[in-house]
Amino acid sequence: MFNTTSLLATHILDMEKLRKHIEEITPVSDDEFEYIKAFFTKKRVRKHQFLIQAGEKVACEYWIANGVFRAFYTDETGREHILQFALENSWLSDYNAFFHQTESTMNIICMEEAEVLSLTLHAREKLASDLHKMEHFFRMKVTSGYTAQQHRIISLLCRNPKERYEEFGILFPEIVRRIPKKYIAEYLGISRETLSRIHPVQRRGIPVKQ
Amino acid sequence: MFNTTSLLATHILDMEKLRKHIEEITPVSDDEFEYIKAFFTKKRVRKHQFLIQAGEKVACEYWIANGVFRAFYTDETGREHILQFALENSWLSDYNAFFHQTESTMNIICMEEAEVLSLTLHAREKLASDLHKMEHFFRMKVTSGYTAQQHRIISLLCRNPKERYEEFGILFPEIVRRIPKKYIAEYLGISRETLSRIHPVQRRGIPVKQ
DNA sequence: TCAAGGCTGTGACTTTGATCACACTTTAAT
DNA sequence: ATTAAAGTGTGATCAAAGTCACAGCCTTGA
Repeated sequence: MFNTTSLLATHILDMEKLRKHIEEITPVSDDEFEYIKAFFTKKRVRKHQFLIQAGEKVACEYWIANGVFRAFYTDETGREHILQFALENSWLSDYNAFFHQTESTMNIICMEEAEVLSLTLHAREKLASDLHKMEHFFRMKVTSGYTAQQHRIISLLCRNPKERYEEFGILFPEIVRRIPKKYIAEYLGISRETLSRIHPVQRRGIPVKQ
Repeated sequence: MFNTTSLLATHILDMEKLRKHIEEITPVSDDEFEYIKAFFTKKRVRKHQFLIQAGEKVACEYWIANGVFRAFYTDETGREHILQFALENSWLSDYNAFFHQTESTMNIICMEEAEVLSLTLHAREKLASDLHKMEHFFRMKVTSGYTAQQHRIISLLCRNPKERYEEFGILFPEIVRRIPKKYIAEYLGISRETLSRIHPVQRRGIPVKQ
């Protein structure tokens, strides 16, 4: 493994996947995509490895071809608070630090072996200014991030732990399946004990035993 | 008041202000601005008037030339939760409903007599697609909204009421001055009684009596 | 394959902030 | 100018969720 051939092969596959991802927003010609591709750099990340570490300059944002990450903030008392879980096809960085080219205040850690494509701020802004459609693409992406965060703020303001957990389960069933509950507690802003005491409403049929 | 001359006069002033606002992000030529202007419609809003009402279609977003608004969500139990205070030079709408052209889930109410410039979704997208620099402008705006919301999420996850209120006072002294505390409590996700029991740290010198 | 570490559940106790109640003050509207 | 409505402060009580402690289970990696 990790020989040139396989790396090249997955590289091509990832790039195709990125193209599909972009084309969910805007079509791109073959020539345009050849141009776009060149701005990205592939990176392989292993479990437990940091993608971004608090205190270090944030040079890139990342598009996840596959794998799982969590982005979290560590407060003064040492508690961790999760800002984002990122699965394949999502974008991720400490955007505040990235856009201002400053040191990260958050950590991003790989939770399942991953492949990502990285983009420097310079590359991103060049891409956006050279290709109007990429500017549009990035605008659409940040817009949906904005509305998703707004939703999360409403949830934090209006709902109790049980309601938040249930809503989370409906919105992100995949994450509930793949990620340890203690991290979900950190995302929802509740203690892992409280989350552990929330028991799902029993739906029709016999409980599933495996 | 409200005669043609004064309306026209303030209209011109507001448009000049909008131009300055846009030029904080990107320069625009006279011709370009003439083109941009035409997409906006001026609206005068009085205190207590709804700009957007839950359950109604959201046709526009608004740029505030002057005045103050609050955007809030009313939960099932009737409690109100504030999403945003908007002062002059800010943009505001129920963006989720606006982008999806659906009914609002939130209310936006005028708190101080205001003048706003409205933009339909169609106008906004046309502006963005006709002028690359306006696409850029909108991207920059939503990006800073995104990072601001991220900051608020961290604050809700990590900080207790006292810390949140103090941070709010540092970030938005203007709002603390102009807006009743009970609304600030609704923004911070705490009860007005708890907020009222938070007393500012006494800084050097004799307490100010007026 | 077995030891160590991470994850989860649950009981006992504590703390924080919500709620309720009421008085007082300021603001706005006629 | 006066009356109603909105906003604020504060005490008493309560409940929800946090914290601490510990036991049992899974993973995982040497």
